[in-house]
Amino acid sequence: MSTEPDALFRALADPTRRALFERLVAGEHSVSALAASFPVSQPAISQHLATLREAGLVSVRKDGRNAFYRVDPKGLTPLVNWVDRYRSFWPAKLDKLKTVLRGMEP
Amino acid sequence: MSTEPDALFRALADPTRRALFERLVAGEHSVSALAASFPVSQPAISQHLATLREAGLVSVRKDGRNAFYRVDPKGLTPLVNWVDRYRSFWPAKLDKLKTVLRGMEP
DNA sequence: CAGTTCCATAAGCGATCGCTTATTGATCAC
DNA sequence: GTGATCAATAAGCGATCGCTTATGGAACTG
Repeated sequence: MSTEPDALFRALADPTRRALFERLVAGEHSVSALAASFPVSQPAISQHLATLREAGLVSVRKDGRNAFYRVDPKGLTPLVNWVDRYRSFWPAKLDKLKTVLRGMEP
Repeated sequence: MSTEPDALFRALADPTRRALFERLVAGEHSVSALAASFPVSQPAISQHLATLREAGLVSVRKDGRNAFYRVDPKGLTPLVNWVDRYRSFWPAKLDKLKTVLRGMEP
């Protein structure tokens, strides 16, 4: 259960990979669709997606010759756990976060 | 106010820098004290601390020939804000976090 | 079937990273 | 003053990174 944030931080350190991740948050996309909307080549996209997948941030669904990537819901939890250890050092955002959490409370 | 997580993610991508940060969470330390407890040279420590400082994660207090580094309380907020945008994708940790937050509530 | 599209992998290139040793400036101890 | 200690910077080296083009396998299209 030891949070393993190393691959996670390395995966998120690249702005293109973060943008890919943010794009996939909106829903699954094929590699070609992603490659069409990013200013890098298709192999670059595939390599970034492989890095994100190895970090546990995304998962793949193969359908015919297409590969659809989506966000893995559990992918960010090691990062959340890591940040959580230093919660006392970001008190400025606590109120906002508490408000948000209270809003989703039954 | 635009969350600027780029330097932050890059700074945290290195395990030695994360270990330095975690060490500084316990309290301020001089460069020589940090260099004594890490298996790298003093210049390497200074370089890592410079990266952490440029990312806003730590601050320096100079006293004579010593330089004492400490965690900057606001340093992690861009990371928290970034993660916060994808809150719906880590529901597994919400309960735990809510419990923690409720515990610090008056 | 041939031709095309989708995706992953390989190979290589320049840039960056993390580290080292060497050095310098500044401060303290004597 | 001299010598020692602290910390930052410079220079350089191997490893890794992000990207490219080239290629190959698999699957749809006609």
